[in-house]
Amino acid sequence: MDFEYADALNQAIRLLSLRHRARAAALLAPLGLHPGQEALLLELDRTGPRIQAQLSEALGCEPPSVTLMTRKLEASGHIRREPAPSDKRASIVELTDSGRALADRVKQLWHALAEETVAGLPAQTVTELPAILNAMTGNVDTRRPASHTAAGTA
Amino acid sequence: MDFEYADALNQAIRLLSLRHRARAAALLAPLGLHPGQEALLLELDRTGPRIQAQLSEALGCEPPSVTLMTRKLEASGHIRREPAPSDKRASIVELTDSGRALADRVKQLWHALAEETVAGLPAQTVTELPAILNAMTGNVDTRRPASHTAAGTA
DNA sequence: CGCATAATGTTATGCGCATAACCTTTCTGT
DNA sequence: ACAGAAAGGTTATGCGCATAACATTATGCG
Repeated sequence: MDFEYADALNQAIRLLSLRHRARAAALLAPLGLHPGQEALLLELDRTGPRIQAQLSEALGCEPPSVTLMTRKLEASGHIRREPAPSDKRASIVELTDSGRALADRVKQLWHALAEETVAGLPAQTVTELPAILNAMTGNVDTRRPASHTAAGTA
Repeated sequence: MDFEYADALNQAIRLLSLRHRARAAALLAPLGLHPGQEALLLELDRTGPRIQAQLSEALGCEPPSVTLMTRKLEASGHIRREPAPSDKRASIVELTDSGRALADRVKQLWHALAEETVAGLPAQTVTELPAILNAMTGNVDTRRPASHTAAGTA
């Protein structure tokens, strides 16, 4: 691998991050959401009530980030936090009715965003994309250190 | 396309962004750099002195971000800013000797990061990856609205 | 020319995410 | 049973990135 390729790849990942996030921000803004918050809503919608540690794990961000996100979503009435009965340290986070309605709207936007993102790509590429991206994520994941099925050279 | 795929794709992009950036941060930290700054150094290394507007364009971030990045890299002695002779508004940014040396070290890290990222992926996938990622970036790019070769449905 | 408009850059402010330090509660090992 | 370690959560702080508002300089058109 030459440097030119390496640079192109890293740059491409960086730019995709910026643009995809910016596009998501534009789509979410009318709902009063900032990018990142949608992931929390979708996670709660998928799995039901979770404690913050589980959210931190699922969203792939650190506990302090979850604290702030939940606080803001609670302030806007989309989620509710109540103390866990069996563990006085933990707090259970769940969607409110407003939050559930919002999650539905987010799902539509998310669908549109995904289609927009892969527009014009070959069908097979589109099919394989999530696995490819997840493999790359696993390769550079410092939280779950190296748990890929097909380990490489480097 | 069903929602499950859309969610998987968006989530995969989001997670790859977080992890790739985190890994980059870990690699750059010993050099005293934060992620994002390396892009500026590499751009200057590639193309020579640029004014900030050009950097903003090349890095894909907004002018205020460039202002802060250049200020910090100037404070650490890696770049130099001098007024443009032909345009009193613009300031020309260029690498110092220290900056050039740092850029060389960044290049090595960048190479290692790219190899680490695509480890275990099929060779053909690796070859096509940059183009795929760039196509997706173009699809969601709100700055350069829709300039892809193979236009899609959406 | 002179004036409206565009371009360059800066400051102020806000959000997401990170780490570090801290408190409280739970678990574990002896 | 109790001390130490581990886990859950919060606060404080810092960086990258964004937008909005602004000052300065260039430019294009009458």
